Amino acid sequence: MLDMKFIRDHLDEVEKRLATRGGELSLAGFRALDERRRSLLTESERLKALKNSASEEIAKVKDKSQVQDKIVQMKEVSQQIKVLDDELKGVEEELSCLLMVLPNLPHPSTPQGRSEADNVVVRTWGEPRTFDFEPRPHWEIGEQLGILDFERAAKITGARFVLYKGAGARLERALVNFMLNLHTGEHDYTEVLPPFMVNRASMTATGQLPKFEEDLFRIADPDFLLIPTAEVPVTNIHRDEILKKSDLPICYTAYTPCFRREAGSYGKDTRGLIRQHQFNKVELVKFTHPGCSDAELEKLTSNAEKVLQLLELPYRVMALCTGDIGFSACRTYDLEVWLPGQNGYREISSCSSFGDFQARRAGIRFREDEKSKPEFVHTLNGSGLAVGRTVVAILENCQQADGSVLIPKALRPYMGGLERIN
RNA sequence: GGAGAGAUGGCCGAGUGGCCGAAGGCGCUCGCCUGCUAAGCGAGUAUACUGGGACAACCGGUAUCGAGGGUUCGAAUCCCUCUCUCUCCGCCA
Repeated sequence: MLDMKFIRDHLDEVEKRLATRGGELSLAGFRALDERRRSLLTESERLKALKNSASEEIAKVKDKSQVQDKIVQMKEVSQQIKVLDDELKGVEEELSCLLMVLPNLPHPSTPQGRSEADNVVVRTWGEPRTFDFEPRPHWEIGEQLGILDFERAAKITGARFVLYKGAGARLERALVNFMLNLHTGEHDYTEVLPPFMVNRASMTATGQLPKFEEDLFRIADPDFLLIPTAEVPVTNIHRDEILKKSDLPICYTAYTPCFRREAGSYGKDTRGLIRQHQFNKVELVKFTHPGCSDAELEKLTSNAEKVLQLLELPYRVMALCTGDIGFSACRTYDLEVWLPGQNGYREISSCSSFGDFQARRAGIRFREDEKSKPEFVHTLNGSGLAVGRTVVAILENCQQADGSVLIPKALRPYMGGLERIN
């Protein structure tokens, strides 16, 4: 959520900066609504002050019959207040609806652009391997090795689900452990294991609601939603809290499954593990001082990169452009891993800074000094990494001519010493 | 699922219609005192919105005692609904 006062004072600038994201967007109506709100508020509060002072006088008088006309008068005032407050409530609801669907302002460092095609390569790491045979896509490798079973998963549940078996299941689990150990052991994150379903307040705080409900799976009876990323429960750990400045930055890492409807992606990535309704992810989340978020984003990104480096998987880092960053983000680096089966780079991690956008929605604050007013922290998060896609990368990059897959050295201790899946 | 109890400021805890943004204690901050430490003394210690002011200090108003509604001139206090927590029983990984 953007700061209402900031919008009020910089209406044109806000409109212009939001326009760089593309799409239709108008702040017409905001100003009128905002002014209406304040005039209603002023009048309502004036009457409340009147009522309060009159009530005080009435309280002092023993014989209420002496103040009977005042009581009658105040009854009338109460009615007026009620009318004003009803309208005010409506106006505030409209205003808040408007505010809640407004995306974050892009960071000045975010490259201008309209789409994915305008993203900027920041750096690349590793050399894509050259094959002396035609590299196969991971689903072929996985099915042939008997470690991925899409057909049975479709029977059990439906399309876009997978059943891991044997070394495949072990590989997934090994990756989770490997990543968590790395981030807790080397990168100083605190491990958390949050709920996998959350309430609406949590989804709203991080920005999934109200705008993107169609992307989420919902539980019918208690009105809970399945998390599309650990970002949601983990960021909400500190919702409505004032954090100690000396505790910042607070860094959490969490393994969770993620659930996504993938509405509107029919026909995209229909085969394989790339786009599933349920996938595992190890997430990195930070709460930082506003002055540190830029540096912390670099650090967080490098923490995610470290996973790929240790697994010896070639990748590149992309700076997403204004047209491609997410709703809540002000800047984002995507990590794209090389996939021989697709002969291209594919997103395996997305590392974003949200500035104070989520913190304002979630009410996460800190105090600069003992006496100063609370300010919003900055929140950041990134995948470290998407586990299913990491399996894809390993299967495709480490495949051998005979159909077997060499397990990256760093992972072997987590695989009970297994060197090769065949 | 059944029966009961409860939700007050950073924490504990008082408060059953007005003088309560809220006693008291703890904690914390600043100052004083004490030749270390401990104790003691004094002052301060919520947030949001809003008006004024230099969108500074500061001054004023309003709201907030789990959430929402109601009764009343007036609600932390009375009524209704909801949420959450706890205890006991049942069930269960």
